Parts: sequence; structure tokens; C-alpha cells
Amino acid sequence: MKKDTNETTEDHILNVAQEVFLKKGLDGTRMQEIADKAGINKSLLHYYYRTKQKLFKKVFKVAFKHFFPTIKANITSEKSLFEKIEAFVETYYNLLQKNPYIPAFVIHELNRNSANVAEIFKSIFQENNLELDLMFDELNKQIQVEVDSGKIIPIDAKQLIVNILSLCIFPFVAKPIIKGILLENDESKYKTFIEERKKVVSQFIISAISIR
Amino acid sequence: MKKDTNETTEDHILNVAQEVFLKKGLDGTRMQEIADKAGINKSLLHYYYRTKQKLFKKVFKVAFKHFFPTIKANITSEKSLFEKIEAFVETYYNLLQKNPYIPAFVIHELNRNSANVAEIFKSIFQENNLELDLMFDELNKQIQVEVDSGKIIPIDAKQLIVNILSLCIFPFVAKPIIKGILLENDESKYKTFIEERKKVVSQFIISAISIR
DNA sequence: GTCTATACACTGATAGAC
DNA sequence: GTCTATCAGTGTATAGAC
Repeated sequence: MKKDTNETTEDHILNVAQEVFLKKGLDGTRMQEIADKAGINKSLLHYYYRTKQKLFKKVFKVAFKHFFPTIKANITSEKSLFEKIEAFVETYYNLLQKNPYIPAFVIHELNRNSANVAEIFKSIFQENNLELDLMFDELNKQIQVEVDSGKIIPIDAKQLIVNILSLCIFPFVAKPIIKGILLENDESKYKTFIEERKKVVSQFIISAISIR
Repeated sequence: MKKDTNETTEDHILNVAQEVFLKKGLDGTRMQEIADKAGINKSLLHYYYRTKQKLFKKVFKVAFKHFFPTIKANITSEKSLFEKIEAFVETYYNLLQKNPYIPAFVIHELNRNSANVAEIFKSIFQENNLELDLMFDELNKQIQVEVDSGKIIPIDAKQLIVNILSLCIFPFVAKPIIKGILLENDESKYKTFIEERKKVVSQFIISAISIR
């Protein structure tokens, strides 16, 4: 990765580190490789970030952060439930198409070292002023209203949320399997497949919960 | 992990190696740790499996294999589409409850080194006599029949398959996130949540595709 | 801030005794 | 088959010159 003219060395390192960590994970990444790809010396990494762990933690937080603002903007909007679902699937797929490696990366590191998870969540939420609890309560209420008024079938809000996230995120983390088994290992077929899902998934969800 | 009395050392190593590789991945696993947990010397690992890579490959194949027989048995059964979906979700959730680490493991290693993926698929399919292509063609036809006769909404068979797999597998790979954010980091709540999904998911899918 | 040189620990792997 | 001893290579991290 080439350094921008108006980019500090510190930021440049972080960008390169993100690129490598995302593909290879914490354990698979070598400081030497980051240094090489950044076009600098290995010691300079330690000068700016002291340890591999600290550098990784910064990368992880940045990567993980991507997941939430979209969710927040969507939940707190004034739309109807169906409109929210359509908008969410659309914007989330766009986001994931631009950052396809992040989900698998986050999932692996979270499973690899789940001890720090709670702490990481807390600091991310604080630093970004996210009050997910309140947001989910809001969404929960909105879903409950639709259920009670007979507009959608009875479904637990958390189950619905996980269903939506599953349908959005899984096709990206399982790319090698989907592409390899279902799509003849053809990259352009995979791209088309994902593109089609923007419509397929929101239709699928709305069809699942709406009462006709 | 303790050695069974009637278990060969070779098998014992493989079992212990699976346990460690599943949790820590290829890069995160140390041969020393496998040796320690198996209660043997490090050199003995190399005596039986020559290299870390070869030991890993064996573990990976065994882990990956779990994914397919259930799919095959389900697709080739004589059930109706809805019955197949219900049976599949039920049996797949049971399988994943018993092997919760496998999906995240497979996904990470597949993303980490996708070069060998095609080769791995091929050898697994051959060794287990799986003809996925034919099976998917069969399922495709069955779905198409239901679509044409107006029993289910028009949907691409591959999209439907990915939807089903997403809803089944994602809740396991994203366990730390779901548990940490939605379920107050409470293990028993997570267990209940998963248990409920056996019904929720198949209802969700059938509701999504059926014409009422 | 950036480089070279180097310390120090650890890893996968092999040789050889029993 | 199983062990001890050991090697070469590589990893992170630091010290010190400029």
C-alpha cells in the first residue's frame, strides 16, 4: 500500500496494518510484513505503537466500529418497520461490499479471545456514544406494536434481529464456500449473487413476517 | 484430554489436535500445546504426522466433513420441501450445538488460505462419495416445481439455500457478539436463545416462501 | 523520526539413544 | 514407539547512532 502525500507515517502504518491483520488475523500477521508493505523499518512500528498487541487492538477497534453506526442510524430513523428493514439490508450490503473482510476478521478474533470482548464492547460504545441497549429497546417496542396491531406475525425482536444480521453477514464470511460449491468458483458469479441479495433478502424477511 | 484405554496414540493425537486447532486456528496453535494436552512428547507428533501442516490438514478435513452428510441425507430424502426445511433446521441445529466451534474454524481457515479450497472440496467430495452438484440439481428441480405450481413464491434455489444456511450457521459463529450485546453475556440465555431458534427459523423460512 | 544491529525467546523439526 | 538433546530459523522487542 502506497503512502498518501499528506498522510502521517503513523496513520500510514495503521492503514497497512489493517490491511494485513484483516486478511491474516492477529496470529498470522508478522510485524515484518507490515513494515515491508509500509515501506519502513520494523523498529519504526514499535516506535509508534510499542507492541504488536497495541497495534492490533487499534486496528480491531476501527474494524469493529464499522458495524454499528449504520445500525444506529437505521434504528433511530423515523421510518416504518418494513422501510427500516429495506433500508438496512440495502445499506448494510453496500457497506459489506466495500469491506468484505471485516466480518470474518471480527468473528475469528472474537472467538479466539472472547475474554476481552465485554471490555472491547464497552469501550467502543463509550467512545462512539452508542447506547445500544436503548436503541434495541426502541426497536423492540416498534416490533411489538406491529405484532400487537396484527401487522406482522408474532416474533421475538432479538430473533428477528439475528435473522436479519445472519442473512446480511453470513454470505460474506462464507464467501469461499458459497463461491466454491454453489458458483463454480467464479468471482463474477459471486458478485452478481451478492448484488441480487440486496433485493432477495429484504423481500424474504418482509415476506416472512408480514401477514397477508 | 485423556486418552481412551482402547485408543491408539495416533488417534489420540488427532483428537487432541482437533480440540486445539478448532479453538486457536492453524496460526495460533503450538505443537507444544498439543503434545502437552496429549500427555506425550513433541517429537512424537512429528513421528506420527511429520509436519504441523499435515496434522492440520487431517484435522481440517474431519471438521469440514461434518457439514455435508446431513445436507445430503436431507436433500435426497423423499420428503416435501417444507418437511425437508423443518427436518434440516432441526438436525443442523442439533449438529451445531454438539460442534459449535467448527463453523468459525472452517470459515477462518477457508478465508485465510482460499488457494487450497477447491482442492480440499474435491478430495472431500471424492472420499465421501458426495455428488453435491447432482444433489443441488435435484433440490433445484423440487423448488422449481413448487414455484411453478404456485405453492411457494418465486425464489432462486441458490439464494434460498444460502438463506437457510445463514440462519442456521451464523448464530454460532457470531456467538460472542450475540451473547455479549443482545443477551447480557449470559451463557444460559444464549443456550435458550439457540434452542428457540430451532422452531423460529423453520417457521421464518416457511413463512417467507409460502403463499397463503 | 528513522535507521542498523542485536538481544532474547520460542517455534517447528531432526538426530540419535533406548 | 518414545524419549532427550539440539538446531536452524524466525518472532517481537530494545539499544543506540544519526
